[in-house]
Amino acid sequence: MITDDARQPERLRHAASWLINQASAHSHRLVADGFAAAGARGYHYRLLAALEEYGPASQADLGRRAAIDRSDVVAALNEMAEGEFVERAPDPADRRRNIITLTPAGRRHLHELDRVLAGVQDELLAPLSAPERARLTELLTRITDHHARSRP
Amino acid sequence: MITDDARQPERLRHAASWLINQASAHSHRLVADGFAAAGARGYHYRLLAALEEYGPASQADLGRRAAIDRSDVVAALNEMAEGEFVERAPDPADRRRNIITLTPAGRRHLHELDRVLAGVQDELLAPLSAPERARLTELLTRITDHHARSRP
DNA sequence: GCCATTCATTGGTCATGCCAACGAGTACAC
DNA sequence: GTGTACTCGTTGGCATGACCAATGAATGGC
Repeated sequence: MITDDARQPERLRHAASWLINQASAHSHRLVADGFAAAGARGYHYRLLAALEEYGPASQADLGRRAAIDRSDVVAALNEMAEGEFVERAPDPADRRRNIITLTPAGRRHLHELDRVLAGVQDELLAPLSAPERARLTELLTRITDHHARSRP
Repeated sequence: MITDDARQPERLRHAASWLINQASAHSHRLVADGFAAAGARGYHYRLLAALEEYGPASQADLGRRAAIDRSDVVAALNEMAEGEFVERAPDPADRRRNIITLTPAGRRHLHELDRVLAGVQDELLAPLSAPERARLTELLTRITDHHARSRP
């Protein structure tokens, strides 16, 4: 993000899509930096979180829960299997599937990333009070829910 | 975005950074599709908007106003110069610089993109009332301003 | 006159979100 | 049962956005 001193065009400053993108870019930079320091990236966190909350699952299920394309799940799991954060085992009941399991190391890794994310969150939302944060969360939830429902 | 029926992990559903990213992804998809149909992409719109609001400028200035890296400004201007939306002329007063000017075709193109963006905006914010949209804009503005100021 | 800085440009990198196609496997209809 | 439609993992590709480093030309401050 290169903002410097110059003011942005007015039409951009008031466009919600621009603001959301700007906020997302800030957020993304903070998260990516924090995760990179821990040797991870966004996809890893999402997959680990889905694994801890729902237990072992197939790659396709993981992708659906973490909102990641099947093909990208493969790559992320390869990376995480190298660090022994997850285990891939064939599903005896359905030989198309792999069952992915979180290892203890993976759980520790996830909790580390949880801490990173909490710190980033605080930094990102620094200018907002607690009620304002809640309001923002609520508005954004309405938007994402609306668009998630309206998509196959 | 692959959301389908599956619920996302709770820690994601309540994290502001996740929500912002989700909203940004929706917004980005809508905007990119709309712009692509008009033969443009985000960088083009930002540069055209900066040009119309502030008049002819050097590429470096454009980059600062549109928050785009200098090197990416080059590529985007190349693409737009092909469509004759902008003109590159050397600055006689400073021979390092190019002066970029919006052509009439560029202005028409910009206004077309304005209409596209307005439509997308409406779709994106569909679930929110007018006061809610204003509130969201205000909160996001506070966040982006905060982080823009805190960066060199 | 020198030195730091700015400018446009080239040429990379990375993450994210997609899509298409493949072979293997499964499920359902008939 | 057989065939058709679907699912799964995987490979490989693409576009966008946001960066970074380095280079040569030009400028400006000192």
